[in-house]
Amino acid sequence: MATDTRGRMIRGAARMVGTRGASATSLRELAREAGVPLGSTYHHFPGGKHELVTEAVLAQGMYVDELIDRARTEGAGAALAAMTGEWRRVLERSGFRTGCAVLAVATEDEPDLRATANRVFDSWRARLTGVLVEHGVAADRAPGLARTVVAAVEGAVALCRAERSLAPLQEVTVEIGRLIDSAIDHRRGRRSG
Amino acid sequence: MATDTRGRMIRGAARMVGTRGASATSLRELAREAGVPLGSTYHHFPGGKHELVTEAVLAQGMYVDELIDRARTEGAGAALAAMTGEWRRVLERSGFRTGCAVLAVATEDEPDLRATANRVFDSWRARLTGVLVEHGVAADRAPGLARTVVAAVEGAVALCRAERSLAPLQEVTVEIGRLIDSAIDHRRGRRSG
DNA sequence: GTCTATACGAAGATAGAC
DNA sequence: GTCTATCTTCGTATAGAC
Repeated sequence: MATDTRGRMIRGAARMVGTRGASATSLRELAREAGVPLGSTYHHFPGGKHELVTEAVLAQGMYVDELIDRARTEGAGAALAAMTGEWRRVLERSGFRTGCAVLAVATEDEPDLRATANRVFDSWRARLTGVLVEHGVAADRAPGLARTVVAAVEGAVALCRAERSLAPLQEVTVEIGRLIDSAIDHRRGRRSG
Repeated sequence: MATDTRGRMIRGAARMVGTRGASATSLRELAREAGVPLGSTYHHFPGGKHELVTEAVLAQGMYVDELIDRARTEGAGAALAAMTGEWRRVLERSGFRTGCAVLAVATEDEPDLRATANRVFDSWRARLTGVLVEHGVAADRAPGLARTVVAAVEGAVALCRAERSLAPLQEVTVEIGRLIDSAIDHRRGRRSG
């Protein structure tokens, strides 16, 4: 089915872009991996590679959005764990070769893809901000703290790939968890005292 | 002079790799920017593009190493500020187009370059660990906290590029600064109580 | 709609003239 | 030692047969 082919290509592109970056990923390889002839990719994605990579970045964004939403009621720590747990799975399954496709396009120099990455990061940040506020972080601190969470997690995934170890992600989870806890405690302290 | 040409090419490569990533940066462009004919680059760098990019990543690593060393006695916050201040300058001067060449090669899939990025990250982490311990962070916590600093700063630079704003770096500086302070306070609290 | 064949440009690398 | 010209491979994209 055409729709299935499209989805397969998008998922494959998210993985390959997260592994090699967008510019180092060829449409030929993407097509071959999905079992689609090169020429047919332009039927499914008239905009070519640009359109496919954009869809892949947005798909990765929406997937993490959903993970955050599902952990929302459990607490701020659960939202953090949802993100780090997902990246842990991706890293382990790929032997530390695959990371985040959003970070990959954010570190290249393609204006449209950069803007797409920005929308995804901002979506994560907005969701995390909501979770933090719901669980007691001051409204004026939550956006900055949420952005710090996104930055630290993305950086940790890159460090895990560099050293082929989960240690950075685990340590960042612990330290950023402490930071979130202290932001909540600080507010509670204010309320009660 | 040959040595000067080599240095010019390395500095140019660090900037271009930090802007576009290693795979999207061509040796032709690197040569043209340094005013060197393509064929001559193989005289200065017999290992070709691979050697030039490796040198560029190591140069960026050593430069930040020195920034950390110089801020060492001033305190842990000064070491953090030295890193974030440098990235702020790079981002501003390039109109948010240029980031960290080390992160760029860490997010691609070239085993040798990945290993080089790992050595650089680990050098930063080791130096930061020393600074943290010197200023009162517990020895068993400092390495993980130092890695969190590296991850958060690298992630923040990527976020700044994505949203074309210094806000992520500024907010990360504030929040990670708080985390470092609390790690120091916690130790002092233990000592005195 | 699906796929083969190909156009056209740019990449890394090298040979060899000067 | 420096640089021009070129080899080979691979990239995106498309034309057009089925």
